Parts: sequence; structure tokens; C-alpha cells
Amino acid sequence: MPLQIYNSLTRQKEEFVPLTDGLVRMYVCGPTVYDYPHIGHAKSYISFDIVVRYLRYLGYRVKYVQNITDVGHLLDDGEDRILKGAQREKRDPMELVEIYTRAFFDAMDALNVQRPTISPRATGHIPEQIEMVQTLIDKGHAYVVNGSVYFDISTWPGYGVLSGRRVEDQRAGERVEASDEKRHPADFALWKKAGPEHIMQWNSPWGRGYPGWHIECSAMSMKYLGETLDIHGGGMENQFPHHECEIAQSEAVTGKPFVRYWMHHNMVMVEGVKMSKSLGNFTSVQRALERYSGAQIRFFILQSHYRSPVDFSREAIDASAQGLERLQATRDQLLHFLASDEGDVSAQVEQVCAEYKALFEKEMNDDFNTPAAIGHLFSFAREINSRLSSSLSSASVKLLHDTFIRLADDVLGILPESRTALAADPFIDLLVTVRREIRAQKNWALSDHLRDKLEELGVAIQDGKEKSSWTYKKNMPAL
RNA sequence: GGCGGCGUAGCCAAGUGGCUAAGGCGGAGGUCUGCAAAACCUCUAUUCAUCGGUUCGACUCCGAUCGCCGCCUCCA
Repeated sequence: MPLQIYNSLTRQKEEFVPLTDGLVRMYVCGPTVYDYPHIGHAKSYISFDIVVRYLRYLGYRVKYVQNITDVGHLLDDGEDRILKGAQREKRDPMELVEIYTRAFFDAMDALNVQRPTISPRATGHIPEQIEMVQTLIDKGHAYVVNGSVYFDISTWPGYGVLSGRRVEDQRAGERVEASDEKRHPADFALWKKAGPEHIMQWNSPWGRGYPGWHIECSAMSMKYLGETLDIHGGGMENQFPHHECEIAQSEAVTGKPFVRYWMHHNMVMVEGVKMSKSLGNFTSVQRALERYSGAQIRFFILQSHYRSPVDFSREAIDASAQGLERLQATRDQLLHFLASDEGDVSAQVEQVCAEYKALFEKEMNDDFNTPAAIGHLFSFAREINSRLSSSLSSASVKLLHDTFIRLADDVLGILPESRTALAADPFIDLLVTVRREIRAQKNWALSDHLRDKLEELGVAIQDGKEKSSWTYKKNMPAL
């Protein structure tokens, strides 16, 4: 079965067929860079990283654009996040933005998230946004009031198709003061007039101001990907109003469908409740990385489906980390036996590899079902472990290794490069070799003592018939 | 008030109108081992929140009830 993607727009799984053969145009809403990234960002960008990696695995060229929102947008209290952050840290807005943009990329690198093809910044695309707003005014979809510009939703009957909402049903003004500048409470800002206290402001045909939140995504995605995108991704919380507004303004400008497949991932919970800035219960990626490796966090997130919420609880991550260790152990064993690719691949090994590859692809083709795909990976690992205990040709080992790594690491990214060599390695090798001699002399007391001491130092020894191997214990904070 | 999601073993988590309800963690037993560890093998949900309905047959479809969560405001 070919790749099926759940399309939020139609609320069903659909076969994925890109607009242009072999090329995928993909856009994902990026972060607002005014603070450290949190584990919600981790789920979001890991989820879409999987989409990109799998599409590339299938042979597509993927042009992946993810914006950096570095323009402040208005909060309830009339301030914007970036201005607020700048005041908090006594920095220039652009200095603040630079710091957290780097922090964001650092965090994503640690989580083994591949970088987007293009990471456009909102502040670098003000002219494009102004141009788009002007076109909307010219076409009668927007109006100017007192230096601000609003989109007139009465000119766009399709408003609400994505979120299944009807404007009349919403309680406009119940939670937020409706602006009296707007003709209709649901009209949204394309451009806002800036007061003197607003540091980030630009010239426009309507006076000094700054762009509305939604317009940057439309302007930048269309600039780099064209008028119709294959995939637009983001969090469910942005389905309304953000994505709804993007559709309205984009299609009002081009008259063409804006997005073919809308993908929305679910939220991260902490102890059963939503994590949010306003609740103050968010965990930064940086803090999570103090306790878990990037691979462990990534693996944990991929063990639930991207459209399901995930509860970031310590017990659950600890449990999943144990599971990841089994996969890592299999990879380590494969590396251990990997010599050259001499000899012939056994027909059985060839069949096993083909079988698990097919099972894996079947699950991934079903709307990127990573938990089910990982399930097959565990079975594959068991199969590999069993076969490694009997003698295999080098070519067979290599095929098992290549297949396992291709699925687990190229596509899922959960087995990044094994640790780099440490200065202690040759000394540990020596100790283990010497201990082998001691064991040959059946001096169990001394050999067990050595094993215990090495264990305390974070080195685990596995005694085999022919030789003993060792690994650094996982979860060693220093490693 | 409107829109949407969820409730599967001790925990995490896939899944299907009908063969044995994936997988992981944890637990129990076993093989291997000088003893361990790792690995491997076996076992660990007569049952899928509750109650009705449709059906030859539902955990899966429909309805109701209970519980939890999200969105309608900036948020990944």
C-alpha cells in the first residue's frame, strides 16, 4: 500500500501524491524565538523530521521550509513576547532572537532533527508580507483602519473549513476584548500600527507598524515553495485560528488551493495536563537533556503516534529508555561482528531483511505509524540477536547491519553514531584482556573483583566463550 | 455554549467488523554461564470505561452514560 497521510482538512487518510512528480514542497510552522525550546517543540519537530526522513527514504526530493518567528506579536496585555523577553533580559530584541534561535537549533541537533532546507526569518521578509497585504486590500479582502489592516472574513465564505468552526458559534470577545477597529470580531490583523514603545517596527503604505502573526507563514511559504504546498504541518493548537487564517489570506491572494495535505500533531502533556507557557509547567529541552540523551527523548516521543498526545512522565521515559537500550545493544553487536562483506549472503538472512523492511514500510505508510514500526524493529532485533549467536558469513552480517541501521537510524534517527572513542578505551581493553588470563587460571575471586570495580566505574563486561566484550553502561551522565 | 480527541494488561502503547488483541517496560520461570551480565525461550488482557442498539458476529459501527484532555486568546 502506498503512503497514506491523515489530512486534517478532509479528516481522513488519503494517498499521498505530490503536485510535482518526485518533489515534495513542505512547510512547518517554526518557533517564536523568545525563550528556550521546550519538549513540546521536541515532539513537533521530531514528528515532522520523521515525515521528511521517510519521504526522502521513499525517494522524494523534499524541500522543507520552517520559519523562525522573530517578530513580536501582541499578547493579551498589549505587550509582545519578544519585547517582553528583551526587557526581561535587558537585551536588544534582535540580540534576544539570535540567542534563542541558536538555542533552538542546538536543541534540535541534540535530538537528531535534520535541519530544514530553508529557515526563513519573519523579519527578513517584511517587504513580501507588505506586498501580500497590499494585494489583499486591492482585491477587496482587507481594509485599513487607523494605520492597521484587517482581513475581512465576510469576503471569504470558506473561513472555518479546516477547523470545522462556524464564526457565529464562537464567543467572540468573551475571552479577549474585541477590537472596535474591526468590522467583525473574527476579522484578523494583517498589519498592526505600532506605537512608539514598539521597538520592532517598519515603514509601510499604512504608516509605521509590524506584520500580523499569520501573514508571515503565507508570505514565506509561497516565496520558497510556490502558491500550492504539498504538506503544511503544525500543532493542533494552531489549527484555529492560525492555519485557518493562512488559508483564507493565501487563497484570497492566489485563487489557488494553498495546501494539499494539512498535518497536525498532538500536544505534550506534563503529569496529565497540557504544558503551556501560561501554566508555567514547561520543561525545556535543555533541562530534559540533563537527564536523558537526545536519542532517549526522541525514541520516547516516537513510541506514541504523532496525532496522539504524549505524557512526559519520568516513569514512562525511563521504561522506554530501557527498550531503546535493547536496540542499541543489537546495533553494537552487529558492529562487533561486522568485518568485511566477504562470503555470500544466506538466503534466509536475505528473506528476513526483506520481510522486516516490508513490515516497517507498511506501518510507516499508514500515516507514519512509528510505534508500530518500532514494534517490528524489536522483533527484527530479536531475530538478529538469535542469528548472531550462530555463525554467519560477513556478507550476511553486513546486510543485517545495513538493513537495521537504514530503518532504525536513517528513517527514525534513534540510533545516532555510537559514542566516540574515549582516552580510557585502550586501558579498559588491557584490563579486560588481563582479566581474561585471570579467568583462564580460574581465579574467580580476582576476576569478579575486577568486574565489580569496572562496573562501579561505568563499564559493563560481558563474558563470552571465546572472548569478553565490554561497553560503557548507558545512562552514564558523563558519557 | 460551539468544535475536536481520548478511555486497550501493574505501567507505556499499536491495532482490527470474524484466524491466537502488536511491541516495549516491569514481573515469574527456564536455557546459557564457574557465578553473573547480556542474549535467547516460555508465561504474564476469555478481554478492550459502563450500559444499550445494529449485525450471523463488535473491542472495532451507532446511541446514551461516566471519566479525562484539548481548541474557541499567544502557544509546538
